[in-house]
Amino acid sequence: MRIGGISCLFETRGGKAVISCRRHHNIMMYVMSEGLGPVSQVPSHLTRIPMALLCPNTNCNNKTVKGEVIHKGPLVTVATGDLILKIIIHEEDAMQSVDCQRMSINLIIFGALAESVSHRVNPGDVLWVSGFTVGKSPTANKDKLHPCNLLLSGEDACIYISKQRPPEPRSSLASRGSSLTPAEDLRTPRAPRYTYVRLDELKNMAVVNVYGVVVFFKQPFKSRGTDYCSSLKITDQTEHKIGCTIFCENLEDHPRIFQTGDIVRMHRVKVHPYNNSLTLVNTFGFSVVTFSGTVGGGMEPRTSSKNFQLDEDDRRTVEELRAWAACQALLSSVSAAVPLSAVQPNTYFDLICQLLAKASIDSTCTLLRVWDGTRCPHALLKVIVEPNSTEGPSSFSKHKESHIANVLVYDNHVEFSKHLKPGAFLRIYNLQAIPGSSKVPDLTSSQPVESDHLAFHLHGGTSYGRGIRLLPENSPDVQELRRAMEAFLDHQDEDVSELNDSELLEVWSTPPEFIDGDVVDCRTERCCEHQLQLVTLTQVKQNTDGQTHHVRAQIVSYEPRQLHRALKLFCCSCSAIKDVPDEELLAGIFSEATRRPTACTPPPWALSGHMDLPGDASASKPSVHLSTKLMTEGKTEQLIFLMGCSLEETQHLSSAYPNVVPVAPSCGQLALLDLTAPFLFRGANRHYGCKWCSEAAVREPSAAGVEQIDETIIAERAFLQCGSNRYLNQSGGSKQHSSDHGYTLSSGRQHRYVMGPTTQLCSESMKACGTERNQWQNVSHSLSVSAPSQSPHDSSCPVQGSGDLNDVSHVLQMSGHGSTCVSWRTRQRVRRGRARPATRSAILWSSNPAVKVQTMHNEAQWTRLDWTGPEAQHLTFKHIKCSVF
DNA sequence: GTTTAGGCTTTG
Repeated sequence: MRIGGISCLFETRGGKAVISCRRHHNIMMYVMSEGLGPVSQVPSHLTRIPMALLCPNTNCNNKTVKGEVIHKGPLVTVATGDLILKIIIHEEDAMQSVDCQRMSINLIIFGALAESVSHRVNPGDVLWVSGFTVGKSPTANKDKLHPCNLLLSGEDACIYISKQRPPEPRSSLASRGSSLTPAEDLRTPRAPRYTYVRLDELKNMAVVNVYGVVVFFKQPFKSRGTDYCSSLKITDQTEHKIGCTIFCENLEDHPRIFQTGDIVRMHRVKVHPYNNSLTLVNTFGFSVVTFSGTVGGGMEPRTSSKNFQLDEDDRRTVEELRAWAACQALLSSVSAAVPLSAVQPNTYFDLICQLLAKASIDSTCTLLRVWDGTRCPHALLKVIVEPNSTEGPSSFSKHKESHIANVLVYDNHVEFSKHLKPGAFLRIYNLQAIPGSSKVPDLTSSQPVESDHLAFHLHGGTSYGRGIRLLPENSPDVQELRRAMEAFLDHQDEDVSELNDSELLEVWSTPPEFIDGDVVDCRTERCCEHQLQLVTLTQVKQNTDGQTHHVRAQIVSYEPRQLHRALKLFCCSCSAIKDVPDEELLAGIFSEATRRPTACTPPPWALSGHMDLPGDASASKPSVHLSTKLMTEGKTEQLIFLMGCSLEETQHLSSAYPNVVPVAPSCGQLALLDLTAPFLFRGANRHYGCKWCSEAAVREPSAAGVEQIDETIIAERAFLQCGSNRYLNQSGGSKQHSSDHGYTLSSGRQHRYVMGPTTQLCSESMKACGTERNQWQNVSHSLSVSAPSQSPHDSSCPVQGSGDLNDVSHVLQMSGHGSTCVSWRTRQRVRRGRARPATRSAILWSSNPAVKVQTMHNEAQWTRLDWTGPEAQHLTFKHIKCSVF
C-alpha cells in the first residue's frame, strides 16, 4: 500500500494497523497479524506464481511468490553506503514432483527495505513478495538453490510478512512428546519426535538425546584407536556442565563447532560415569547438529546427517538456549576471535583469516601466511622462505604484505595444514602473539629472523582447544571477513585510480610496434636505478643482447573466459602446449577403443584376466592386465592396465586403484590409447602424454618403474592435490561428485569395483615389447596438469568464485616445468546494489620453458615485470595494459 | 555392539 505517493511502512499487529511514513525511503513491507488470515491481506490483484516456474524472462507484473524464510543473512553495507540483505525462502507447499532445487530461492533485497526486513523478519516467517525482478543466480551451482534470484529494489518492491507464531511460555525442553496440536497432526504426518533430556536429569548408562550450549571444545584429533576424538563440554538452563567425548572415524560426523556458544543437538549419546561425574559418549546411531549461538542468527544446521529433522520445536529450543546463554557469564570470558588490528602482544586469541600461502619450515613447523583485511599495529615477524617451497604466491605487493601475518604452526597442526589450500578461510584457535625475537627452526644465517616483532605461534597439542578449523563460505565469520577484504581492495583501487591512464602508453593484447614519438611519462611508484632508455615492447622482444628491460603491466581483461582453458598441457621435451581435451572428446576415444576387436596378445610379463563391473552382467567384461613382477612383490594393485572400459568406468576404478593405465588392442598387441587421452589415471588426476614425444607402447613396468611414478607424483604432489581437491569434491571426502561432471566418482567399500573370482590368469604366450625404464621416464617428462573437465559452472560463470580462480593460479604456479602461464584472481564485487564483476585476470605465456615469468600479485596495480631481451622473445602479452619504462 | 579420551593453568 502506498499512501499519497509517500512510501510507507505498514504493519498490522493484532488486527490494529500501524502506519509509519518515511519520505526518503521506499519501504513497502507489510507485517500481517497472525489472527487474520494472511492470504486475505495480500492484495487480490496479485497472482501467486510457483517458484519452479520462475526464470529470467518471467513477467513479474502483479505476481507474488510465497515462501518460508529458512535463512536470513547479515545486513551488508557496501562501500557506497547501500544496504543489501539476502534471504532464502522455501516454498513449502510446492508439488512433490517439482525439482527440489527450485523450491528454495535467494531474495536479494536492497536499500531501506533491506534494513527494515532485516529487523523484522526471522526464520520461520512466511513472505509474499511482489514487485521483484528475476535474475540469474550466480551462486546456484554452489548453493544448489533455485537457478534464479529474486531482486527487490526500487519503489515497486514489496514484501508481505506473516509472522511466525511467538514461542509459548512453557519450556520446550520439558515435554516434547506431547507438544503437538491436533491441527499439526492432521496437516503433516511426522516421523516420531525426539525427546530431549535436560542436563540435570541424566541417568547413569542411559542413552539420551540432549541439547546444549558449548562452553568448551577441542577440534577432533586422531585418537590412538581407530577414530578421531572430539572433546566438548556443554551446558543448558539447568547450569549443569557435562563433558562429552565423541569418537567417529569420519571427521565430517563430528560436531562442527566453530566457537564456544554454539549450540549442539546430539542424538543417542550414552551417559557414562567418570571421576564422580557424568560424561556423554556417542553410541550407535549417534548424530549431531550444530547451530550458531548468535541470538537471532541463522538456523542453518551444521551436520553431515542426511535424514536429520528440524522443526519448529527445534528452532524454538535453539533460540531459547541462545537467549539464555546470552545472559550468562559463562561465555563472557571466553576468548573471542580478534582481528589482526586488535591483537595484543603476549595474549592468546582466535584468528579468523584467509590463508594466502604456506610453506614448510621443517617436519615440525609450517608457516601459514594469512590475512583478515585489517592491519596489525605492531610490526610482525617476517619469515623468509625459499619461493619454490611456498605454496601460493611467494610475494605480495608492499601494501598487502603489510596486512599479512606469518603464523607458525607446530607438530600435530603441521599435518592438518597439509590439507589446507591457499584461499581457504580458517579459524585458528588459541594463537599466541609473542613479541621479541623468536627462533625459527632450520633457518640459516642468511635468513635472519627479525627481533622485536610480533610472532604468531600455534603450539603443538590440543590443549586449550588449540587447532585450526576450515570455515565454510556461508559462515557469517567468512562473510564478515570478505567485507573487510573488499574494503581493503576498494581502498587499494582508490590508490590506483590516481594514476592517469592517458599518461601511459597503453597496449592492448599485443605489444605496440611503435611509440608515438612522445616521451612517455614514467612516473611510477617504483624507482629504477638503471639508466632509462625508452624502447618499444617490440624492441624488447627483438633484443638479443640480454639487456634487462622493465615493463609496467596492468591487467585489463582476461582470457580465456572458461577457466579450465587456462590450464594447458605442456611438454618439456618438445615445448608443445595444447589444450586440455574436454570430456566428450575423451569419452569418444575410450568408446572407440572399446569397440575394437579384442583379439590381442598380452605381453609376457602380464597376467591377464577380466574384471566384473557391478550391475552390468550383459556387457562384455573389461580385461585387466597385471604385472607378474609386481604381484610377486605384493604390489598387485599398485598398477593395473585396463582394456575395454569407458572413460567413466576408468575414472571409477581410478578411485579404487592408485595407478590405472587404459589400454587397447592395436595390431594384435597391447597399446596405449590415442595420446590425446590420459595414459595414467591416478585418483582424480589424469596424466597426459605428448603425442610428439611419447611412444604409445606398453612396456613392462617394474618396481623401479612404479617408484618412478611415485617420485614424479611426489615431486608434484602439491599441485596434484590442488587438482584433486578442485575437481573431486568440496567436502573433503572422496565419495561423491555428480552434477559438474555428469558422472559419479566413488570410492570406499560401498561402491568399490573389485576384481572378482572370475579373474582368469593366463600367463603363457605373451610377447615383450621394449625395455621398462624409458617408458616411465617418458611419463615424468610428459605429464603436466590434472585435467579439469568442462563443467557447467565454468561455462556459465567463468569468473565466479575466487576459490576456483585461486586454484587455477595456484595450479599454474605449481606446475613448474617451465609451463609459464600465470593467472590472476578475479573478484566479484557488489556496488550500488548490483553485483558487478571486476575482472582482473590475465594470462602470460612463454613458449620457452626456460623463461621464468615473474608473477604479478596485485591485480589492480601497475606492476613492474623484468625481462631480458632473449627471454622476452618468447613472451606473449594477452589482455594486459603494458608500458615500457 | 571393541577401542580411542577423560580440556586447562600453554609457550618452539
